[in-house]
Amino acid sequence: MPGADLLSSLNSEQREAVLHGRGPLLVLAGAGSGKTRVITHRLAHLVRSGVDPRTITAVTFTNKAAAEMRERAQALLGGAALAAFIGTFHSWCLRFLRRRHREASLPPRFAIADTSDQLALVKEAMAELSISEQVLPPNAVRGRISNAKNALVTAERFAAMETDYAGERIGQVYALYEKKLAATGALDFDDLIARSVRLLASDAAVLADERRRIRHLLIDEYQDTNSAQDALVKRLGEGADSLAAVGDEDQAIYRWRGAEVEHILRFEEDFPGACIVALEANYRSTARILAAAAGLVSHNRRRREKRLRADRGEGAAVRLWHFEEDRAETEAVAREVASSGKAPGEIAVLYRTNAQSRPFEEELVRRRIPYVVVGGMKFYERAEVKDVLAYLRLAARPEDDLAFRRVVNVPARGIGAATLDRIAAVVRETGRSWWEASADLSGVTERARTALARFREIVVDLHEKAATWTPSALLDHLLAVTGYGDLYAGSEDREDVARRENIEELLSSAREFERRNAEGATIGEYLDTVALATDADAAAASGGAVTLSTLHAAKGLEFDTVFVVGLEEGYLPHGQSAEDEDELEEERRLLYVGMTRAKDQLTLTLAGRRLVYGRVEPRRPSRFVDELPKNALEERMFGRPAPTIFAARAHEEDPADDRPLRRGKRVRHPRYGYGVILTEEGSGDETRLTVYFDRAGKKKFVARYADLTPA
DNA sequence: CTGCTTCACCTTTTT
DNA sequence: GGTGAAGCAG
Repeated sequence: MPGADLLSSLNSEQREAVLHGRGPLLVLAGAGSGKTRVITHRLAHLVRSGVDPRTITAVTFTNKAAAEMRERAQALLGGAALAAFIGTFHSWCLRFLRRRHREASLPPRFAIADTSDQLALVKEAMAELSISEQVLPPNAVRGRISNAKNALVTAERFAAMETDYAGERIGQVYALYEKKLAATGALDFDDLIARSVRLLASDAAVLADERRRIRHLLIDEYQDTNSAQDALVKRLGEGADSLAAVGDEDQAIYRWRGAEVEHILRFEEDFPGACIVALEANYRSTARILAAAAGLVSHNRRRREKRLRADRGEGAAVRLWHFEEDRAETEAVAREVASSGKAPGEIAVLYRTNAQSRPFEEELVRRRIPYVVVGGMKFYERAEVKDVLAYLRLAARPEDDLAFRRVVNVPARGIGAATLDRIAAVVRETGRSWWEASADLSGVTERARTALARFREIVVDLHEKAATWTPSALLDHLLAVTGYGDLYAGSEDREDVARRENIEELLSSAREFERRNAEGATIGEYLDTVALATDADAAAASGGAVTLSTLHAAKGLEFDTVFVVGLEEGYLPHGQSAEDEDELEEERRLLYVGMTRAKDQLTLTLAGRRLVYGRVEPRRPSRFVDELPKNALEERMFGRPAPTIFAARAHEEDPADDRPLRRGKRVRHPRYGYGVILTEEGSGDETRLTVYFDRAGKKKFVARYADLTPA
């Protein structure tokens, strides 16, 4: 049995957390303080002291974190670790709801709607309600609905709470969206959590049963829980022998997704008598990196005062590199990567937005340096992958409307808009699924009817085979019979080649799934895994490659050498987050997370000019640069320093600026009514203003011609 | 009905 | 710069 002595490798605080007995425990785990180590060792310790592993549930936020935890628990415990549940919030909820679909009044094989499915339904609902996409951007509406669900606010309550014009309309969309989602027999990501909470709250027998199953609960990244997840933890945790929550409010970076730091700050009140353990020894970064990061985050107000001790000596200064323009930044970073003498796998380039990866990718390709991009366009979001999976979903359940509509005419088989409108009308009248409505359709051409019949034959065939075939065999088969396999065949087009490769990749991922789950490799299980698998496991391949990642996706990783690039206003803080104090604190934490990924060498870079949306724009250094303690830094200018006009910091409001039409001011427009100025672009006669109107949404004007008056 | 074109709008971050 | 929606010729 591996890991004979579990405790000898731990410091005294870590040991206390691992040995904690009954009741609630909060572990405040600073960056690099051995958080995962504590969770996995605690899990191992519980099993060693006689706890049945099946009664242990460990929950994380990402698949990546869950996979790592499973791996490390296995290293300590061997196969016994596999009996414990180790997975994400969403995967726990999905299993729970599948098991309890009857009590939750859900169809037995309900589908999962991803973000793009949600968006499609929102657009559809808005069209039916005659709400213009100009006035309310569908994606923003989607976000509002998602936030509401994460706060356990139903459509009815939303309508009661939101009484302004936009809120009212969003409430209507929310209600219709819910109706549509229910009609297709699907749940969205947020429903997985919210419906689980609702079921546990309303059904005492189910709750009692779950509490019997879960004796010990471990929650990772507690600072990132949203209200629904927090409610779930409370429901389950209150009945358990022990509840261990691990987190660090300085690394809370998911506020925009409904997470609230309050949950961790309030833990002792919610769980009276909770034991609190602070892990303050940092084993990852050298002292100067840590000092720079700590100095930055100390500007935040909503946090617990804490002191991280560096365990690894002084180390090198944090480098701050100023460039005239982005090209120079990209080249310098790539050059440094090439000449550092470090293995590519020990190096990461981190940035705020996915779009920033491109120039670095190009430069690394040019220099033939291997790299992996974490996140970005996700494998399972690619159109061809979703198409093929939609066929698989139809095979499992032909009544899956979302899947039906996605592929009914892919590849094109003569079922066009007119025919689909006809089916939609029948669906609306009868309340049946698209599959049922398409069975005997009247009022369409003979051609369309034949095409539809042909499509239905395919689905019937797939459905028959779905009960007994393996996922990969059925995928293979459906590629042949649907004609999808030939869609991109024989083309030399780069896009088409990539599509073929992605489909190939999907097939091998299905085979891999079957290999790992020899027993339960059903189509349903495969679809569940895939529905929640959003990253394409870039980490696995990163052994010999430079990691390119967003700051968000870098959480939990560490590298010898880290570059955080684009330290400019607009990126850090992001333009959308510079107004609100809470959002600003989150941006600061985001940079903190990035900086604390570095073990030995940290380099921060910024440029005075940058290509944004294909236009060269002047950039100003991030306000966070000023907050870094100077004695931990080593600054360097490449080329001429930025002109002084750009050096003025964005956040210093100019007291001489008494113009009535500047950012943040309220204005009135004769046609659109009252609103607030969001952004100013250009200057003088060229100044363009973006105004958000209370009733009409976002509009852009040339200031000189717009009939705007201060309000 | 299909496939090609042009044209807005876009992107913060993810299960 | 890239993508999805809309418009138009076969």
